[in-house]
Order: sequence, then structure tokens, then C-alpha cells
Amino acid sequence: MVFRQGELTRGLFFVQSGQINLRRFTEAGHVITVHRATQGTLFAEASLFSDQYHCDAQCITTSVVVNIDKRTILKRMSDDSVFSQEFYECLASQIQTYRQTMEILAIKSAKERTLAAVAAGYLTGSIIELSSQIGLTHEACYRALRSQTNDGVLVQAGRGEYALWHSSS
Amino acid sequence: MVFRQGELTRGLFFVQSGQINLRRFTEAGHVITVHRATQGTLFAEASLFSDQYHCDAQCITTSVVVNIDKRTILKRMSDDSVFSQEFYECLASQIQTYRQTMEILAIKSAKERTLAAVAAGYLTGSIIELSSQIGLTHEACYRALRSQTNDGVLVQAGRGEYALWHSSS
DNA sequence: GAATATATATGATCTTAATCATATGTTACT
DNA sequence: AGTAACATATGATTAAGATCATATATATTC
Repeated sequence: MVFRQGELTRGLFFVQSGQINLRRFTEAGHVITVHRATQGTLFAEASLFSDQYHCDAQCITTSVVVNIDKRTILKRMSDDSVFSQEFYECLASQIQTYRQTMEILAIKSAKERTLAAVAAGYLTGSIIELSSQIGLTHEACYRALRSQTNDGVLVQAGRGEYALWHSSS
Repeated sequence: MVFRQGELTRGLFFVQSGQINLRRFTEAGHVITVHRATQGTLFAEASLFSDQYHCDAQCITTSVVVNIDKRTILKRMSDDSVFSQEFYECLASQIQTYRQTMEILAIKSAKERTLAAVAAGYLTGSIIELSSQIGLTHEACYRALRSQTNDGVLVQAGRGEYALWHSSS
């Protein structure tokens, strides 16, 4: 557990190795995966401008993360313009990721939604993980993958591994 | 067509009126709608940090967009640390907005999802608009609003206007 | 002011994914 | 090797929302 929802922010984090799930618990008891931080990326950037973390950060594999102190980074951002710019880049790419996830979530059909998620490269971990990211039960996800495989749109590379079918090129 | 995937970036855009679809073509030939930019919002923020646009931007209605020059904004960001910080906050708050929307989208029940959206202040325009934002048909949305009103959780302020019921405080 | 378009609203039916159930394959631990 | 825990996978049933249909209220246009 890197941090918990409601804890006072102590800055953002860099993933040196492993994967970290950012999950938020709603008052209705729902668990939603807000983001999955992967090796070489930052997470909790928005914490710079809020006092409390608004989600849980939990390692899903053995991970090494580096905590980047809040005040230190705010100071460096005003001093070092190159550093500052690279930081924006990072935020902008997160926005793109969220937008894409939302577009995928907007797809009604489970079959099509699952395909879109696989096409967008969301199936890196387990299928259960994928299903929570795209708002489906894992059963519906399995069925969608099977169905797309039967249709020849996806190919099953192994147990729990699916990829887009590349027609002859 | 505002810009195409692969074109050299010339900055970001502000939507004065209309709607613009951002679409990406995957290597397998699939089309993914990454974002639909609406009136009063920015899009292609990430273009500041890359040489080429990585998606198509196509108007879906007659639209007026304002191009904000890339070098101008980058220069100002390195010169003016206050502007820079405000821009950063703008991106960070966009991320939080997306997270909230995703949280609402993650609610399975139409009734609960609609309530959450109203509670979060999403019902500013028409109910049809709300329904498209939260991934429901407008019929399901009307029914959810009626049901929550019957339960006394919402009150109907007028035709197409609903608000949270405030118990005595 | 009449005609047209659009938003609100609700009923009936149908499709789909959730839920519940069960089986098997894989990994981790002892 | 045996067991526990978990992921993958699929079948059966159920519940929920989509779809189709219709009615009315409001807004817009000529």
C-alpha cells in the first residue's frame, strides 16, 4: 500500500518497477480502478494541488516506487523550465489516457467494448483486472473475448492472452 | 477537419461552438474515438509536447475553433511562472474531473448513477445531454429521476429540473 | 397564430449483461 | 506431491436497461 484515500498528500510517485493500482472506494461500496501506474511512469500528480489523496494506491506486484516530495517539486517547477515542461507532458498524456478510457466506457456492447480495450492495449495484466477497468463483470469479459475470437477478430495467444488478428499485409 | 493524425502540430484548440471528434487509427485498422470536445473546452493539449498529432480531429457539427499557437504558449510558460503554474493546475483539475466522471460511469445501477450525476451537479442542461454524459439512454434517465423523486431522494423543481432533497437541517 | 421540431415523460417488449453456479487450469506454498 | 488460492472459462437463470411506441408540453420558425 503506497497511500490511502484521505491521507495527507506528501507528493507524487515514480514507478521504478512493478505496477500500482489506483482505486477509489465510493460511499456505495463500489471499487473503481482509476488508473494503473506502470513501470517508468508517475502517478498522483494532482496531489500537488490537493491536501488529501483521493484514492488508494496499492501495488499489484512487488514494486519499487520513489516518493517525490511535494514542496521540492513545486520549487523546482518554478526554477527549472525544462523540468517544468517535461512535467506538463506527463500530465497531458494522462488526460489523453482518461479520455480514451471514457470513450471505451461509453461503448454499450460488452463485446465491442472489450475489443476496443484490447485494441487500445489495456490487456496487459489479468482479465479480471481488465474487466474492472472497463466496467464489466469478468464473466462478461471472458465471453466477449471468446466471441471475438470465434469471429476471427481476436486471436488467443495463450491462456488469458488475446491479441488483434492481423490480416495478411 | 481540424487536423489529421501525423500532421505537424501547430498548437492546441479552443472550441468556441460546435463539437469535434478526436479519433485514432490503430495499427490493426481499428478506429477509436479518443475524445469528443465540446463547446467551451480545450483539446489537443498534449500537442504542445509532440511534433505530430496522433489523432484526427473532425467536426461533427458546424464548429468554430480557435487555434492557440504552440510556440507562443511554450514561450510564455517558460517566461511566466505564474501562467505556467495556472496552466498546470488547469490540467490537474481536468484530470480530477475525468476521475469523477469515471467514478460515476462505474456505478452499475442506472438509478444510482443518475443520482450521483445530479449530486455532482451534472444536470445543468437538458436531461438528454445528461444521459449521453453518463452513458444511459434518455428513457432510463427519466425513469431513474422519477424513481428517485418517488423515493424522496430528489425533488422536481420544474419540468426537467431536479435537485437533491434537503432534509431538515 | 399555426406548423414544426424538440424535450419531457411513461408504457410494453426484448436483448443483454449481471448474477449464481460449477469446472478446470495455474501458481504458490509447505 | 499435495493443498490452497486464484484465474480462466462456460452454462443457466434473472434482473435491468435498451429499444420501440406513444403522448404531451414547450420552444422555434414562418
